[in-house]
Amino acid sequence: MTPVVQEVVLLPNMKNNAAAQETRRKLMDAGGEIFAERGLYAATIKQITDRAGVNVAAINYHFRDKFELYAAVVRYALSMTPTPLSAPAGRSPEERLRDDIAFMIADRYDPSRPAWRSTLLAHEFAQPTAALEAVMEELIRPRANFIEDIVRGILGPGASDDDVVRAALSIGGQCFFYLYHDEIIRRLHPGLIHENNSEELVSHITEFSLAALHAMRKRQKQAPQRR
Amino acid sequence: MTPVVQEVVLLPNMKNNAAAQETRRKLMDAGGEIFAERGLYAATIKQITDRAGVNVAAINYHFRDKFELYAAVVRYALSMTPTPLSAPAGRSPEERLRDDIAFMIADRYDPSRPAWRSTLLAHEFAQPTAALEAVMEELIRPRANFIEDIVRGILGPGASDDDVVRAALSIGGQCFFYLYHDEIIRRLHPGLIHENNSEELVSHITEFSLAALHAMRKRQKQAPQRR
Amino acid sequence: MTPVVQEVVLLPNMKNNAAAQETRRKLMDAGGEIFAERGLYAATIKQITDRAGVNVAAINYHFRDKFELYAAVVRYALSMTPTPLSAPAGRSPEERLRDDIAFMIADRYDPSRPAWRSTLLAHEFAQPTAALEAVMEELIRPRANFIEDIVRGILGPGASDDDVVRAALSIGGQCFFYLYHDEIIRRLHPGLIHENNSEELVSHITEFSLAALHAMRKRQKQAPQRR
Amino acid sequence: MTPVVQEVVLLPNMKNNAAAQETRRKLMDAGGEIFAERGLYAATIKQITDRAGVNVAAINYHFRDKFELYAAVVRYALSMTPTPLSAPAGRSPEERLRDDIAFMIADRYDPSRPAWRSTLLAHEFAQPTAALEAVMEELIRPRANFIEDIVRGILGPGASDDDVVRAALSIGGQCFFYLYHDEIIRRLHPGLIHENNSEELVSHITEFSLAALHAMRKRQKQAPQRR
DNA sequence: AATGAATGAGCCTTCATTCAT
DNA sequence: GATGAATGAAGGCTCATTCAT
Repeated sequence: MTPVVQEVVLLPNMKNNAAAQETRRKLMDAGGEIFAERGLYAATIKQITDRAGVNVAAINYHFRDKFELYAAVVRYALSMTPTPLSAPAGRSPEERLRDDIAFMIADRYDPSRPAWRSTLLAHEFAQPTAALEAVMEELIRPRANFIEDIVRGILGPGASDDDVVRAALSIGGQCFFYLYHDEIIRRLHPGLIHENNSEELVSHITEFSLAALHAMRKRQKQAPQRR
Repeated sequence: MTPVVQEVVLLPNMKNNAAAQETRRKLMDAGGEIFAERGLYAATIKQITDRAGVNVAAINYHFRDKFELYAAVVRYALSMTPTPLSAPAGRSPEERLRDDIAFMIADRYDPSRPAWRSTLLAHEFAQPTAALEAVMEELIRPRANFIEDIVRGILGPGASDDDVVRAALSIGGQCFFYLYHDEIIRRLHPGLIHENNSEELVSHITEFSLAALHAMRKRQKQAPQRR
Repeated sequence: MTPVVQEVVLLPNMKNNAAAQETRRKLMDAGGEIFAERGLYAATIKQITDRAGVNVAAINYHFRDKFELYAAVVRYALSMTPTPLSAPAGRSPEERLRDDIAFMIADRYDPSRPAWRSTLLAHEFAQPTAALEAVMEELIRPRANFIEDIVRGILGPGASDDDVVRAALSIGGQCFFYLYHDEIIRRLHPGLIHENNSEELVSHITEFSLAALHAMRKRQKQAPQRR
Repeated sequence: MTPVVQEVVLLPNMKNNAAAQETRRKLMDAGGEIFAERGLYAATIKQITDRAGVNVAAINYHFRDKFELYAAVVRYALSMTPTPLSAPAGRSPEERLRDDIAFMIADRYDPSRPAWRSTLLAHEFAQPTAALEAVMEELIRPRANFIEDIVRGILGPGASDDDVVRAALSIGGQCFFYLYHDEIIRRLHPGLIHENNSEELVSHITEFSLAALHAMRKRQKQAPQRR
């Protein structure tokens, strides 16, 4: 699992100065926070530049306009959200599923990464912009493929593509809920999520999903003609 | 299952005329569409009043301001989204689970109800306003309670509250994904959701979840001391 | 000679109210002054709305934006600048030429019409916008055609089209200089133009031009084969 | 006829290097084009520095600010527009008039001189800045004086000053129209001006004007008491 | 001598709201 | 009950200018 390298898209006649990169980073950090707090449209560039400690015109200079800044912030968030690329040899599908779920949950609450990432993406999911394309291709689809591989490993070759996809979506849906809608969960059950029980959470999702997958597999064997 | 009665909150010096009610309704219908398309902050009252075919000042007259209109639209959406309140006697928990999932999916794509409801709520989940409170109390919490009851019925009295809640969230998460994020699913797998396979979808979620619940129950029996 | 009727172009859902028309007129009067003083790009809408005594947003409401206001002001200026349409029967071409030159000069300094008209058009000539099209079709071309008719009447049927056009441009050029560049003339000869000598000015241009035309005609007769 | 020597005004602490002079010249060339295309206020220094291929800060360094650059460009245009200073001995006033008109028209379309000169001056005439003073003193007044001399030579000593001035303005007005408003002429008569007929144009203006002048002279003799 | 970066001021425009009818 | 008109506030963006290197 390696982080995506963030490609810095530079406007014409702009040198890749260290100072300029620092300003860009400050703007993207501040933009991440503000866009997550308020959304693309309710956020104002003044709020962002104030928090970044720079002048409003800096956005025009470094990103052309508010929307380009937003797109850069989304890419920035993606660059800080690693996708699983490989697994140690010898891990069973079951172990890889647990690893992956644990990985996503851990990343979500990783204190070394900005907490605004999931909120920002939640906005993007509710109100897609052009940036959703990048989110799909760099984050969602790799993860979906990864889970589908695991599912296919567990269900075996007898499973139909639709079965694989639906099972993967059932797993992904559970994770998605915790990753992007923990506000709802907190309102429903204030004490459920806290910093010391992510282990139990991961175990629950893993076991819930594995039990379902194993049952699907067993049912296929009993009715192999069904497809 | 009966729809929540929509309480019409009338501003002072406002007569409850039929004509006025008609204008209110047109504004809420148009507001539902526009707020769903653009979100609360990107939507403008002019877009709404244009689509409703009324004057801008009508919003002030009928709803005081844009935010009150939005709140009214959310309540309007809730009033059109029935919650399961009771089930026929004699249905097993398993049957009730399937009924409920089928019910939610059917309601989501019910052509007699406006399609903007889920998009509007998706916005509200990503960027909560004061209206989220009503959404929680009138839509989410009743449904969560309903599912938790079913889960408790299946897991039996030996299940811990946390187990029940987590299992219910696993089921709810799957449904939530299909109800409020079908855009993502469509982008991932364009052909997966179509009008003639909601039956298969319901079956999948139901069987996936039941298999998991039954496995949880069996494990509890084997390790009853665990809690 | 009848003034062009000013067609009021109204934006959607805008009634042709008397009060609204008054505001429109105030904005166009102020816009005429400011645009003439500063030009389209150096003028600010705040200067205009301040002088008009209305709010900045009124421009958006009545004219959509600054450029539409400018175009309306140009049309407004055209509507206040009558074009010669007919001449009393029995006037000789020579008399009609004098009448027309006198008419243009008189209109230029007519105290009952805003003085900013010519300055505004001078800007438009130096830096054409889309409005120049209207200026050409409604002001310049009718006047050019009129003068060409007179010239043709004097030169007779033996004159080539190019001769007619060039002669008309020689006359028009003289008038244009006085109409739109009196600033230059004043700087060159401060005392030349004053309110009591427009008669002499008209006489000079008329006689200068007629002498030239008559000489052209005589030369044609001497060399009729030339064409 | 010798071009006015362009005095290079150097800001303090600026060395008169060849490289610096090259940058100054590039900025003035680019500025001439852009200022002519857009006018002083619509032109931006970024457009100019981009076209010049230098950094924005160069304008501040070489010209202090945008307005000083504009003034320098106007002076630059003047320095490239020669004024008639003397005529070969033995030329009659009639011949000198033709020479001068031919000279102005030829200079206007001289491919070895930038075409933006007349457009730039047309802007300056419509919207005078402090630079107009220089234009008047270095370009317009010398030329006016020159033409007035010729006119006085033709009209003879009996002509009043006002007659001389008005006649000179009639000639200058015709030239001015062709020199600074050929856009209008092209719109009126698209085919009239082309590269191969400037001879006919010069002949027309010359003969038109001479005929008028000769008639004026004859009339004076007939009515010598008039003054 | 030149440049990349940064900034404050100001402009156009939009928007929600209110007023008068 | 509804509407056209008007308005203050604020937002995004641009621009000329300056700073530090």
